[in-house]
Amino acid sequence: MEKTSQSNKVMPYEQVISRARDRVVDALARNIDLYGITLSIGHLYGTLLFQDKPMTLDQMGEALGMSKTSMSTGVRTLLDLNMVNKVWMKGTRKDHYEIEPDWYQNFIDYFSIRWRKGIDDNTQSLRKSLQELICLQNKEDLPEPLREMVEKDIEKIQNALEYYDWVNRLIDTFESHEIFKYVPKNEGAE
Amino acid sequence: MEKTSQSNKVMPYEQVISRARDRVVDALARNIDLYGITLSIGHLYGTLLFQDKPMTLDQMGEALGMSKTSMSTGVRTLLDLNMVNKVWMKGTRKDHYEIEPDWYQNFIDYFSIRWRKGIDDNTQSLRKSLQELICLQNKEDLPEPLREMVEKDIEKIQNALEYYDWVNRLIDTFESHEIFKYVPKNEGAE
DNA sequence: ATTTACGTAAAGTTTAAACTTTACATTGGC
DNA sequence: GCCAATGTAAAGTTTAAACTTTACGTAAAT
Repeated sequence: MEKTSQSNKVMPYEQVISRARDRVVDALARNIDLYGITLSIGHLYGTLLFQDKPMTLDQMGEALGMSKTSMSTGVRTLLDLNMVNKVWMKGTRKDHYEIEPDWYQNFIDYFSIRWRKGIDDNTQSLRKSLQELICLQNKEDLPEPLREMVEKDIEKIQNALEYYDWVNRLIDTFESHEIFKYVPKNEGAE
Repeated sequence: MEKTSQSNKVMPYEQVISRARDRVVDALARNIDLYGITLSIGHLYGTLLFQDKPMTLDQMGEALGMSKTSMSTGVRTLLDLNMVNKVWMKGTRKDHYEIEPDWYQNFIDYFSIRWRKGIDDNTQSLRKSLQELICLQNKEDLPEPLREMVEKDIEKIQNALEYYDWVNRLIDTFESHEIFKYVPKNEGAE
């Protein structure tokens, strides 16, 4: 029986807790790339999650064994996604950060911030190209094979614009919380 | 007036088309990281988008100036997300790939595949830790400060499980296309 | 006003991801 | 059966991302 497997040894209560936490934090960090966040920033997020008090950069650095600068940039990333909040604490000059506990809102914010931005960028390019192609379509002397290409491209672009419009409207229902009318929050959750 | 700005020169029709396409492909590639896909694979996707015929690995490699192996792994990634389809063509041994044109389904598949997997992984870890903590909670001799920690952790975990259950149900409405009842597909799309 | 502490920018280093080259296993054609 | 062609694994290289160290601007405290 190796020393990592302590199933039939009595484990100190503190250790049970810390192992239970670590398992959750590791899983969280492994999958947080869905939010476009890196593994180690995910660990930072997990660390903050089980810390009941707001933490300073120094405390985070110590907890993760990483530099203060890394904590600074990491916390900035989480801040940009509204996954942590900056809290002011009297009696000290240090910045303090705590987790944003509303995971539903995290989800919504992620789409409001990241997806909305990507969609806007794509939509802008699509519109510009669409305009140029329509302009081309109106040329009398456009050779037939090219005309066919242009028409196909226009259809594809309109297709894409339609899709992005849909995603935008979907995100609207997130932001307005209308989505919870269709998919209610709690229902036999464990 | 530098040579990139040809606004008042007459531009060949072919060039207008290819520029319009390139703009769209670049935007697409820039933002495809939302799907957890890398920039250059995004370019591959865009290339396939405006190619009306299914392409071989060699054709892709030539079009992007990259190695065949890169195309192989890139196309595999897109295949895993159902963003491209493998099509069989008679008269040749080469594999051919074409884009999956249904962007709505792409969106749905992305969540079915990537998010579902992440959620399952997290849920499993959460359940395991939850069980251990509940077990700990039942110990008579658990010191008070630890008991308080355990209770807080349990609450957080239950909170998370509830959230993941919600996301799962949300993805259910995607997969069943029920979402289109709430957010209809086309509505004043351009 | 000066000093000290804090957060972050800049530069430098390390680590990991992306990509290429080479080699190999598999499958279809003769 | 053998040969040629195709797709991918393995190893090697390059490029980019993550992280650290150092240095600096800013603002609170004395």
